[in-house]
Amino acid sequence: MAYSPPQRDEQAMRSFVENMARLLADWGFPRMAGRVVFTLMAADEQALTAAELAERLGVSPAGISGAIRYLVHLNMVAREPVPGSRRDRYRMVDDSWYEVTVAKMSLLKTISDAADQGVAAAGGENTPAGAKLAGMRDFYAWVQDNMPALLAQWAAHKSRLHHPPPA
Amino acid sequence: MAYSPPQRDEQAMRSFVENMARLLADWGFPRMAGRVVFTLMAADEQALTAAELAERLGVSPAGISGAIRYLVHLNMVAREPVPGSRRDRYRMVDDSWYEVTVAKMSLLKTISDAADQGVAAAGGENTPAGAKLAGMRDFYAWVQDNMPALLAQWAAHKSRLHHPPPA
DNA sequence: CACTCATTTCACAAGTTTGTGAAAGTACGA
DNA sequence: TCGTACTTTCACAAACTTGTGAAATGAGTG
Repeated sequence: MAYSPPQRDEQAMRSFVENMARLLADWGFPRMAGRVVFTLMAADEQALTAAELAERLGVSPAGISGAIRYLVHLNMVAREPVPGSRRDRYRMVDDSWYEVTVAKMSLLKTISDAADQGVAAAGGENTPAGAKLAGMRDFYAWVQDNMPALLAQWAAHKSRLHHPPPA
Repeated sequence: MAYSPPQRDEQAMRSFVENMARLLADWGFPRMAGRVVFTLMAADEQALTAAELAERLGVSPAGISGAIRYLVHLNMVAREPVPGSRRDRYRMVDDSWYEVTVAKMSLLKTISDAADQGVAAAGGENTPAGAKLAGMRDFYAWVQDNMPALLAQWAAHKSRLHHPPPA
């Protein structure tokens, strides 16, 4: 049996990109933005031009343009002007997964705040409706408050992997 | 200045329900299901019939039916047959917010697994693309692994409020 | 100064989601 | 067994999303 080195499987990559785009769509991402993100993630190059993205995905440059605008706005993708060329190149922002996740978590705060307005509308926590809504509010407020500590642990965990403590 | 007791504000409640339904829609809930959930949460009664839901929301009974089916399937709402009547009543399942949030978090595992497939398609962690995808996979796997502990803390926190330890 | 080519903008077509009205289904009460 | 009242199912209409082609924009280059 011959040794077979790890090798890039373009076809698997295509369906991977498509799968991920669908998952991200559940998180509220526009479909095309998801595709662009994972084409960048899946590229061995560190940055790609809009034309390269369009070609690899087999979609029109128009779609890429809109997706890029969205992603740059979210600070997930950085635009890198190439000196001496009209092509810009685009690359994933470092730690953007971390950031996006944190941002998504902040939705919990929004929910908690909205629930609090419901408590007020219900006439306070002593009404049956108010009590139910207050329970919901407290849960999400608590999760939101404790999430930063969890993510800080991740940062610690990661740096421990890179800089193991002396035995 | 006269004392004014807390009082239910129906108009504020209506916009609260609509707001929340929109927020839940971002989490992938069908719009109508969100409305039903918050109409139940906002009710001083513990359970409502389909007809009551339709009337309070000013929507057709048909819409309620579909939403209820969805919510019962998700185990967020329980169907309570009323003896001696053909009306069923529907109530929120206790702790369903907690459960729904846990379920949503399991999406992180899905993402992590998908990322791992991307690593394979890229030809392993030693390729540039594979390394990027592996970083993403590890982050979501870690968050997923540590989430249960966080939510367990909530359970502890809540029971502490209800049964304060002796001084 | 005009030419070239990557990118962006715009209007539209195709596909999907969402809520309704009408009709069928179901179980109680007389 | 029939009538009544609630609920569910179904097919469709309206609204929204998404991606495309074609034209406009803008930055280098001869």
